[in-house]
Amino acid sequence: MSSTKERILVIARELFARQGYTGTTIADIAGELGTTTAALYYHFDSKADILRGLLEQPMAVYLRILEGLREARPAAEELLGAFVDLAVESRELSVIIDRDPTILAMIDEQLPTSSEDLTKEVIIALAGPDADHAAVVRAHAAFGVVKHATLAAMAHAGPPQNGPRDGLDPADRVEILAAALRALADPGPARGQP
Amino acid sequence: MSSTKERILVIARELFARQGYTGTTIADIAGELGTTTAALYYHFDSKADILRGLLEQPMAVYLRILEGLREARPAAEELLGAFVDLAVESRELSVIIDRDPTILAMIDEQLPTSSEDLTKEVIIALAGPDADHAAVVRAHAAFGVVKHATLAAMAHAGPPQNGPRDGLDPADRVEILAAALRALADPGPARGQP
DNA sequence: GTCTATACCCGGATAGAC
DNA sequence: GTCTATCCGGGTATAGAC
Repeated sequence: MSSTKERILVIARELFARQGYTGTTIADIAGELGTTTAALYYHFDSKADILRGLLEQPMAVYLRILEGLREARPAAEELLGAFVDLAVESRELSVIIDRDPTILAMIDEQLPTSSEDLTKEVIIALAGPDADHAAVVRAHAAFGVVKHATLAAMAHAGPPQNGPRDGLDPADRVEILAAALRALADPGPARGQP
Repeated sequence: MSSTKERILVIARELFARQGYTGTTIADIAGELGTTTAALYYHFDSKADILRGLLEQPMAVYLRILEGLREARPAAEELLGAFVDLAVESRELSVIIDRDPTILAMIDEQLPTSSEDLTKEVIIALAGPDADHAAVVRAHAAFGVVKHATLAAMAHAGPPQNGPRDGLDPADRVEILAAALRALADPGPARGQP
């Protein structure tokens, strides 16, 4: 069940999350695996190839969310919820992906559209097509809530020996989603000076 | 006014923001500067030394915010506003600092307290000392709004040739702060089922 | 204050035996 | 499928002349 290839992926995910992609060496992975670096190259063509193996799944999920967004125009709550779940599923990866330029470039390189444009699509979906600048800012705010708070909530609940409970507490999910929606909400014109 | 040392810092800040710290080589900086790598070492002892020079100011600001937080217990709005301003002042740096483990380690290494503990202090200040778990999650949400939306708002307004206007649109600052406060607000018990 | 030249190391990757 | 041995490139940093 746990082929060597899968063990490598597990180890790499952990190390990448802890030390970053560039900060992790093939030797680190091999050491953790209990072999030499040469053995790794039997299973993967390159270091980047390992990263690709790690990114495959979450990237597919992400693209599927985008797709559904073009067809169905889901409600903001649904869309934000999908991103919370994505962040949960691939939480170690979120940490790496987010702002490592090396990885961003790699992703862009094997993506139909630039990741920047994809993000823009999400923002537009959240803010609405006829959104003014302020609405766009609020959409980014809501997105920020989802990304940041989800990781934070898991960091609190996860690491300690809470047994098999590993993901996000459902109550936290509700809390995060509510906060994101409040951030997104248009407060309307200033109250008191009509 | 623009000594070579200062020019190096400007160049480094730009390149670090664009390519990351580890992704930028001394040769990159020297090339942009118009000299050889050896010349750099007349002005700085090491690559890390350049980063330190860049981090000095914003780190001092950050620590000062923390200090004021221990003495005065500022309102959430004031505290969040201070972080918006910090993000604006050091926006290129925020991108690097945030999730490059190399840099996080370097910062921790020359900080009185671990940066993790410092963040915890901020969260407690936002959530209140008697906060329950949900309030902590909301505090992280508000923090996420500030960090994410501020960078996003500047990315929109900055790069195009908007002339000398370089920072954050005051209207955006208001919008971001309001969104963060909404995210932070306790919605109270569910409405409708008393 | 900047140059040329170079030392040195480390990380990714390969060759070929077992 | 893993080993030993090794290559190669690139990146930091230094020595010493100018």
